[in-house]
Amino acid sequence: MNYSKQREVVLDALKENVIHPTAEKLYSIIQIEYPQVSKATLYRNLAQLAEAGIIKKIDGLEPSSHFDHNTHPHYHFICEKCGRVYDVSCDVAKNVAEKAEEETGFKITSHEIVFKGLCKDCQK
Amino acid sequence: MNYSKQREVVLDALKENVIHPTAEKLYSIIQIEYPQVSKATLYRNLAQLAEAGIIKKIDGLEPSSHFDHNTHPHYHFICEKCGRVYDVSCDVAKNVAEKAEEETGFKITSHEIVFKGLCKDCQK
DNA sequence: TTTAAAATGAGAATGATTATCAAGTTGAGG
DNA sequence: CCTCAACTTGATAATCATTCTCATTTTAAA
Repeated sequence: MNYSKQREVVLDALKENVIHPTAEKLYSIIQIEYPQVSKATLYRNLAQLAEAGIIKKIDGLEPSSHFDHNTHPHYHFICEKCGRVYDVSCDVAKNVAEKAEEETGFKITSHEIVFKGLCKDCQK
Repeated sequence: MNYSKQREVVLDALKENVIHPTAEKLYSIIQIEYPQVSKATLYRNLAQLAEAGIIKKIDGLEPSSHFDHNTHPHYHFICEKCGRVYDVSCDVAKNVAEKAEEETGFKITSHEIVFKGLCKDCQK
């Protein structure tokens, strides 16, 4: 990855805004001081920085939502090779919500765990 | 919620396809037998069914991704009132990935937990 | 029945993100 | 310090998922 002023600006903006901004939010922040930085450059750099492990992209099953007829509480696993979505029993993380409530003092009404990796078929 | 044939079709299609389909996937499945069901109706019904708790929408922080300069492993909490995103220490779910690997036999390379509820400020 | 609320289809509109491409920048090797 | 290929950029078009609009149709309670 070569140096570029724009990438530096993007990374600095993210460092200075610990509020987990969206790309759009970040764009408007950057625009104030560096109006010449284009949206394409911003998205490109966010992707590159995330790819390099310098920043982290927080998301679920984007870009599109998945639907589930099973409303019993359970988690999900997405295979990064075949893209299939599997169910994971909620036994793997007992009392997470309770522990998180304790730790944070927030009122937790729901939570979601998404695992990613290789399913059995794709490990072969 | 009044009865409608289209909603019945959507729900049946979801029941018969335990593969956690996306809305688009579901649309193409439904099109085969019920080509008159429009995309708007599908999306509307998915939202309504999810709202009523009959089905479940699986997603993260949609519709837009958030970015985080902190790459240390940690989870997130989104306040449903103010929309702010907070960090949650990974202590709340020790060894989840290991337990999930054991249970599923899948190779897990990453996972993400998103809690939702009310933050301290918004509980007041 | 009557009728108001709920639901629909078709397509336009939106929002987030990615792709395209010509032009400018970077940096390793000579 | 040149050169040149690889890397980046800005501007904008394109795409993808989803939501909105609105005129028409259906549902169900009185």
